[in-house]
Amino acid sequence: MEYNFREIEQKWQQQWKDSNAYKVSNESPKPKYYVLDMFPYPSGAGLHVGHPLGYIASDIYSRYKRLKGFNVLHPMGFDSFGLPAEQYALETGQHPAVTTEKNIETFKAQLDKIGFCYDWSREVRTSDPSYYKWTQKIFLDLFNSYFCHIQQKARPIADLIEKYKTQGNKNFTAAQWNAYSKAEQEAILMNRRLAFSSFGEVNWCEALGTVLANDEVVNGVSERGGHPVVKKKMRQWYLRITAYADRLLQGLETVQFSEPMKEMQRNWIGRSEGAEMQFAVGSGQLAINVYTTRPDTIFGVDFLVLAPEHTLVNQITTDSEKEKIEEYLTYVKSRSDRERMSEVKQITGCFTGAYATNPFNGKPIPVWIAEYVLAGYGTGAIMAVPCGDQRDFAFAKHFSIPITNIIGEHYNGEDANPTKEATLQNSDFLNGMLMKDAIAVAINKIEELGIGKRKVNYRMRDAGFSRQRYWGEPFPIVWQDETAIALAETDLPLELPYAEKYGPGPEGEGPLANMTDWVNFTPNPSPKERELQEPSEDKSEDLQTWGYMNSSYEEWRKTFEFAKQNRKNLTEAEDKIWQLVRNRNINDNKFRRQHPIAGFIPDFVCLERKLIVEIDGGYHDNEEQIVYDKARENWLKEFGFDIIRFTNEQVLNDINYVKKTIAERLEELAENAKSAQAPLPRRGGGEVSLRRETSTMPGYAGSSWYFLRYMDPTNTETFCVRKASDYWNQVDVYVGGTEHAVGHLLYSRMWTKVLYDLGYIGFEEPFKKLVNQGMIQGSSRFVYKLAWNLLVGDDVDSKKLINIFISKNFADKVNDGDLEAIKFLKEKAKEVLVKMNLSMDIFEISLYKTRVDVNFVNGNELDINQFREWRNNENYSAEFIYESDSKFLCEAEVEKMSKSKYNTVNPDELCNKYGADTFRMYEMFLGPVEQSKPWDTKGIEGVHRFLKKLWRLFFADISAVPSPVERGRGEAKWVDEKPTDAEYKILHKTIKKIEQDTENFSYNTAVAAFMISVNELADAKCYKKEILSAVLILLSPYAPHIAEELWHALGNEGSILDATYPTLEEKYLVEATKEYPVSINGKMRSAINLPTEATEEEAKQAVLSNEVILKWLEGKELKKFIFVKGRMINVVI
RNA sequence: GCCCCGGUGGUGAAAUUGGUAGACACGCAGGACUUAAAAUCCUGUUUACAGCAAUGUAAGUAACGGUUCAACUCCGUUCCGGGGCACCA
Repeated sequence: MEYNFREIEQKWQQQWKDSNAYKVSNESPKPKYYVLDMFPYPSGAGLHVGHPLGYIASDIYSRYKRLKGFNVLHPMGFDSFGLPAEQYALETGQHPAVTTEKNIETFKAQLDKIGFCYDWSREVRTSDPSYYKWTQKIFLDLFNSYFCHIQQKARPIADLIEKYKTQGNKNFTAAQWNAYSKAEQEAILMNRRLAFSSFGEVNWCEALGTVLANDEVVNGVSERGGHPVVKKKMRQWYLRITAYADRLLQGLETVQFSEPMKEMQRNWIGRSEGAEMQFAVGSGQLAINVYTTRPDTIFGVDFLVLAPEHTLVNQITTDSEKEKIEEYLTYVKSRSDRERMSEVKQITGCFTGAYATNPFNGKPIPVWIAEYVLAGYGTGAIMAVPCGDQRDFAFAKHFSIPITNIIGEHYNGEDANPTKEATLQNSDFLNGMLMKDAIAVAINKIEELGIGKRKVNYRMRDAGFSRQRYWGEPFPIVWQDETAIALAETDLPLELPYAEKYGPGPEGEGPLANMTDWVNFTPNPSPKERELQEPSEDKSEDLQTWGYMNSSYEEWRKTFEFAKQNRKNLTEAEDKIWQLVRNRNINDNKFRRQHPIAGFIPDFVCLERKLIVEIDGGYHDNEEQIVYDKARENWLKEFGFDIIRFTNEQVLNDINYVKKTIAERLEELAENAKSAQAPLPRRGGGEVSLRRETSTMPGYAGSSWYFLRYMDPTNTETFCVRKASDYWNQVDVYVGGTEHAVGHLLYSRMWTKVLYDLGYIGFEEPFKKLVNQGMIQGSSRFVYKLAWNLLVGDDVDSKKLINIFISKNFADKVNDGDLEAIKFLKEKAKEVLVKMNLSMDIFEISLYKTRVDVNFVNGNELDINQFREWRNNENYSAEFIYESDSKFLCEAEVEKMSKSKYNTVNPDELCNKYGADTFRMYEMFLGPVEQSKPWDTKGIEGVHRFLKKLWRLFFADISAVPSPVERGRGEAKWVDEKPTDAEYKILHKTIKKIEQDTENFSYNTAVAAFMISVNELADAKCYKKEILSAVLILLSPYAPHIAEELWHALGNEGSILDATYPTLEEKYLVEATKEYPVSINGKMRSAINLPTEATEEEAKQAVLSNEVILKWLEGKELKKFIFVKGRMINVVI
């Protein structure tokens, strides 16, 4: 029997699928374990070998934990909103929803091929309305919350409003607050909301009419097209992540992230302590507020620098400098933040003509602007101390600004010295103090003088949360002039409207702005909006305002609350009716669902025909409900509404009857004069102009909370029921790349903290442990093609490629100017010339480097035949110049893996060729999970050989059996005998190593351990069932298919997925002796065998009687004898 | 520029975290089986020098310097590669 991996893998994948082997329950007596991968963006290029690296690692861990007796949650989903799909839509006109769906199908098929143990019933897709409904809902929670500085947590904004109403705050009294207009109040509240709107700068490209990402801007122009890009202020949404800065820092102490990862987050948050202080400018009406972490250097301030965007720039610039400043501002506008910070060689800046005054010694200080000061950090203004700060120093030198030395000999005039250890000089009251001690003294003085205060500052800025794009979550926000109004939760999901065109909207708005029907929206007067509007004393106005209400506000409120309490989520029957009537399905009559009328919320209503359709759920049997229903019916009838009631059973059993009834009644009503149209909800453009928010949420919105949705993926009442999140709790192991170190990980940590504060979940950190997988880079291959310049008459023709390819080493010679090689190629080229019947001469030959598909290359050797056939036989008739050993070699370079570089390797092909088990183990064998490395397929044979060798422990190798008769029988090799101690030792050594390595995610060494183990078992000719079964269990997380197959071949019951992990028994591993390496002066010279329990004295005696050592000791004196028990011996002479 | 990571044979890498540098593989070379190929198995494989050989000596973990009985591992400086730097995901 042969190792037929294709058959085996297909069989078990099907079987696992059919038996729901990977389905996980939220209820189990076992302890829980949550293993999560960072979900992929389903790109059009499909899965490449880089994706599975982390997935395989987490899959192995999940399977391992399952064997160890845990109830393991291991889900997968798709981060399916994003720019590439939109870009693709722009180019091809295909709707992102369509391409995304297609890509996801491809991804899933590819993932399944590798045999992952995902519970697909829990799949999430961020672009699915049933998912982003909850992203929007959480956004509303953020919008409706503020950060309470006293409790250091998020609280409902209603609490703050209540406080303002009754107590006011330090800026206004309660009476003042209450007198503010709605818009004024909202503007104030906006300063506290966790999701808030404000103006911010974006990269604006006029020519493309769109906003660009930083990496789409290169040297001040757009990457595509090279059009100029400038900064533009736009209304943007933000998340107030800075409010959580301290808690995000503290939280790092409670999680198991790698130290560098924590360091990166700390640096990103960039907490610093210092002081903010004012420098009066000119005659003293204006003051520049600077932030500094080094107030001790205040007497070394030689100039101030403002960010070019600083609001004071215009006001302080003197007339004589106006022109230069304007010029400089134009220049800066074209520069990205990154460029501004990175180019250190190029020092730019401009003097404003203004002078500020040093508040301590009255010294006038010139005020400059320069691009190296960023508006977004601190106050956007710095005090420059050239003797202590390198950038200030370079600036001072460049513009010949005199430098004050306050640190004496610590400053050498050549470089700045940022020390805190120097003793201050030229520093008035700080003279003689150590700088680090002077910091506090200076701050105290600043506060005492009232010119500033102690201040904690963060480098981190509030997170920009809007994108001028189409393919993202729409904001559940409408604008009434400058006031943002949140939609009601009942209006969610606010679905992304279908787009025909994806181009940018006017004024840099997103594509949604082009959909005027959608943008100028009809306010379904939601209860939420009603709540926002205070009722007036004048009841007649109420009538107008509320449209359908003729009772008092209080009465409306009461009935509304009751209705709200009784409102249920869509039942099956309701859904059936909704599908029946929606979209003007019945004779073009528009129905609305749960549209409030006079405080009541009927199930379905057609306002144009004044027809209400109700379903009687079980709760209608309730006595109180019956009374309520009656009252409601009477009331609504008074308004001229007609009501049809169906029972649940009617709807579920006879939908045709329901349809017929509704259709008939509608027809009757159409003829009936009395059923004049009910007032429709107000439209925009009238008295109240409402406009939807047209930007969408960024990619990280959906990914900030997806780990919660997996716990309770189909819940329609809430994003994740508390019971589920309490059970699964934190993600125990989160696997993903370092490229998300600061973005995604910080955002999801913040969201988790907010949800915790608001009481939705019971834990504050989403990820208990983080494992970083390295990046698999592409290893691109290049070939050299010959090119010539011909002489046409006396002129040199332009360079043309000819169909001759040159192997790498030969090409290197040519490039190094090897005359022989060049001559050889010239001859070759002449032959071609002759063949082409050209009478011209060759002026010059050269080599042209071009990409080849890495899949045609084994190591560096090109498969000529595949290459010839590539791209429609493009190189079919090409000639090849080989190496001396008749191989054709390619040049290699490491780059990012990408389709356009022809360096992607598709896992499907490898799975087809070698099987998923081989592929899984090979990816792990490649190196440590967390290490980045270029992909290389060439070692995969070795792993495949290992699995075949494993197979031969179970079945005889038929190729070794000469006669067909013998092949037919006796293939199985295993025996049911008691293993020897030596065999147990092999097993338990393996158990120990595999368990350790699996726990530590050291999978490359685990694979090596399996190889060693199988080699040893083969050498020992051990075919004992007991040993083999245990090895299979150990192996099953790594190579599940072959393990399951052989597990059953051995006759074991049940799936190996649920087998019991073998227990390590140390007794088999005990050694009687240990071979100690003996070094002399740290260099290994010999080895001696000692009993494991040997003491230092015994060791010394043994060493001193060792021949080799004695030879080394000859004539020398033993200075020291070092004995590390169980490790080594070192003799110092 | 700033923050983080990495650099070990021809190649991917290993090294119990300061204790025998190169496990396990790939590749290569030689051999066995075979008419042959594939498959499989065996032997060798850091470099230099010496030796028929077992082996020995020296050097060696990007470069230089330091700490230590002992450094791939810790510290300092430099070089090179990768990731991130807020609208790629």
